[in-house]
Formats: sequence, C-alpha cells, structure tokens
Amino acid sequence: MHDVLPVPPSVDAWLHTPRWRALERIFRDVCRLHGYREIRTPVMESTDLFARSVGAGTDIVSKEMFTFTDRGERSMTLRAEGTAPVVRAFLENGLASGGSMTKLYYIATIYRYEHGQRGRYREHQQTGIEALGGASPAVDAEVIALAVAFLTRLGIADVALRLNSVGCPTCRPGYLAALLAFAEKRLGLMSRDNRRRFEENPLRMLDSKDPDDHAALEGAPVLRSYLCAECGDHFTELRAHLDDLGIAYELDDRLVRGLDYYTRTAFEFVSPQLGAQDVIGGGGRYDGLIEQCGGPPTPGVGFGIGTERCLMVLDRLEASMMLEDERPIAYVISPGAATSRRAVAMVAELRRAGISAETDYLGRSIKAQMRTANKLGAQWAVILGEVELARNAAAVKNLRNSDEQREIPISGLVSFILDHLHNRVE
RNA sequence: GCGGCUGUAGCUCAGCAGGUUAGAGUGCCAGGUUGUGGCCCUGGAGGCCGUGGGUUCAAGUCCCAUCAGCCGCCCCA
Repeated sequence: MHDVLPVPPSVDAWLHTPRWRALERIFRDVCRLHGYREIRTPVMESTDLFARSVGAGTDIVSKEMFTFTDRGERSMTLRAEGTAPVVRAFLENGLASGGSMTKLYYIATIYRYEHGQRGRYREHQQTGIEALGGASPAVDAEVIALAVAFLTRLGIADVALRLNSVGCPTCRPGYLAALLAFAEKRLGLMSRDNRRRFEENPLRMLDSKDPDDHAALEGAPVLRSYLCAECGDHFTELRAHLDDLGIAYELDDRLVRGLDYYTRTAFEFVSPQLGAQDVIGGGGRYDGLIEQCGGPPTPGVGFGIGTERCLMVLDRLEASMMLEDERPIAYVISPGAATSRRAVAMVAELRRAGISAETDYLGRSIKAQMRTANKLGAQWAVILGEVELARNAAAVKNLRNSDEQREIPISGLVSFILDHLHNRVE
C-alpha cells in the first residue's frame, strides 16, 4: 500500500496525485469516445461473489482475498477483482435491457492479500471496462482497441499485446484430456508447483516460467488447435478485426489467465520497462459468467489495467504527462496586521471571480511572502501596502517574467488579472 | 506461502572492526535589503537511529522477534 502525494516523492515520482488525475482523465475521455459509461461499486462484497465467479482453485480466491466477518456474521471480502462486482451490479439493477449492449467502465481499488513487492501492492487501482451483451468478435476488438487507445494516449507505446483463445466448455475438456495425457508422462521432469497444478489447475501448467517445465512441456498439445468450430471462427474473426484496426499482437499458446471465468479470448499487455511484475493489464471474454451469477445467458468481454504499473512505466520512460496547473494566479501580500484584513477580503473576491488566489496567514515579512508567492509559482504578487491602500490601489508584479511592478486601482484589479491570464483563449 | 536484502533529519544518503555532544546534501525558517521573489552569502530549527526484547562497562553499529519496504519465486494489475 502507498500514499499518493501532492508533491512527487524523489524516488517514486509516480506517487503524485496530479499524475493519477491525468491518467484518470485520459481514461475517462477514451471511454467516452468509445461509448462506455462509468459504474461505481462498493469496496466490499459478499465473499461468495468472488469465490463463485473467479473460481475456488485460483490463487486469488484460495490465498489472496481480504476476507472478514461482519457483525451480522456474514463473510465479506474487499474487492478482489473488477469484473464480478460489475456483473453483480448489472444484474441487481436491471441494467440488462433485452437485446441491447451495456458498456461500462470503472476506476476502482482492488485488494489482494499477497506479499508486497515493487509493482505488486495489497491495495492497487485498476481502470477497466466491461462490454456486456455482445458475442461478436468485433466487441473483443473494440475492447482491445480501447485499451490500446488508452495506453497510446498515456504515452506507453512500448507494450506488447499477447493474444490467445482458451476455448469454451465445449472444446476445452477435449484439450485438457490431451494435455493431461501428455503431461502425465513427464510429471517427473516438472517442478513441484507444476505437479500441483497438474492436479488442481492443469491449464496453468502452461505459463510456468520454470525452464524445466518449459522443456518438459515442449511439444505439448496446443489449445488453439483443439478449438471447436465456433471458437475457432471467433478467434479468426477477431484477428481479422485487429488487422483491420492496425493493432499488432503476438499469439501466445501458453497465455492462460488466472481467473476461471474466461472463455475464448484472453489477452495481456506486457511492458519491458517493468521487472517481475511486467503485466500492465489484461482481460478477456467471459461468456458464462453472467449466467453463472444468476442472470440470463449473456456474453461479456473486458479488461483491467493497473494504474500503478502504467505510471511506473511512464516514469521509466520519463514521459511527460499533461498535468493540471496547480499554481495560483494571484498571491496577495499584506505588509502588516493593518492590511491583512483587506488581504483576506481580497482573496475571497478574486476567488469569486474564478481567480485562484492565496495569501499569508502566518504574519510573515514581505520578503517571506514574496518568496512563498514565487515558490508557489503564482503569476501575480498583489501587494496591499498602506501606501497603495491610501490611494485605493494595489501594487501588482508579474512573478513569471521580469516586467516592472505597477500600480492598479483596486476596483480594476479583477478585470486586470482576467485580461492578463496566461494561456488565455483569445 | 517460500528464499534473500534494507529500515539513520521532511527527502536522498554517510556513519569506518560497538566507545565521548549522530553528520552531509537538499528542503524548511530567518538575516544580509527599516515594504518586495528568483541567484548568492550567513545563521537557525529539525533525529523515541522502524518497533520490542536481549548481549555488553558501553549498541545507530552485535543477536532474536516483529512491522514496513525492496529483489527473486508464486501469482497477477
């Protein structure tokens, strides 16, 4: 877990609220362009929801959930994953309106009780989308295209898109049987982890990074050649769409995601900028999930992208982001107690006019106030000295250039500042 | 869940084989300019040395535990 601060920390500069806001702003805009609308769900859900949807044998459910019992003896779990809560809300609120699609996006914190490490946090944020109700491979393509657009606009060009199909309940059992038959003969060559997977979750044997496992599974049956006709066609069409959209990808026979609900399309974005935690986002199709959660048979596709990992990649790339300008326009300086009342009233007036303004509350010297105004990056120092006040005027000095200080009647101050805003749209 | 490393001022780090008042850079505050920023100079404040136990005449320094972080595995975002 980590704090995100208004000033970038010297080591992890990505823990900087303006960068988070910039990322979120881009994500929201890309979602708007693609017709996705925001949904917010609670941080906690009934434990059941995750256990049933994600799958009891997965790492997420078997060892990584933040689970506790509430006062009503119900077992609750902090949001362990993004899709299940969206599906739950979709069903509970009747967002399914017969025959049409529902396209949703979220920006949400996710909780996993695992060993912390750089790029892997017990609390992290994901931006994600879910397209519900569309079975066409064109929807898969749109979901992937949205992710690509988002990463591109962020400035993360250096990512690889890995793609695979994990089949469906019709064709997967045939493949599993073939895989088990193949692996059984080579169990002795494989790691302990993979022997465990052989029993519990055989598909996951494929993406082991252990070199021995790699060698042992050399020549193992490939999932994609066992796809049924429908899954095969779906994958072929998806690839054609991606080609049309100019989205490059690499096929990865061994890409199998860690959540049980995926069917057909599975994909991941990986960055060479990160270390062991190199996946910045991933997703896929989950055609059986909604029905399994008690809804009508409804297909779905989506992805989740890790905010921390994106920002870390941007840091490594030393990419510049369009950050909001947080500098005040005006800093009102009052030389003494006698003028500080006027200063307080003055900043209020400026703010009412939409001009960001600050003043000193510590009774410090003019010099100190000027320093602070400069440090904050204020455009104007507005000096309310007794000499000026006697003439109903204020001295104004532009701190962002070396223009000379000038005196303006207080009655004209707001319009003067508005007329001289930087970046003013003419 | 497994293995390894780290934890000293707000921040980045020094601190030699345990030995007097724990340092630097930067940031912060003030003065040099009796009402004026940026640069420069001078001074100042700021540290239960992660936490709890232990060894020792003496512990930031050694040992144990614990928490947090980092690296690898596992897994994922």
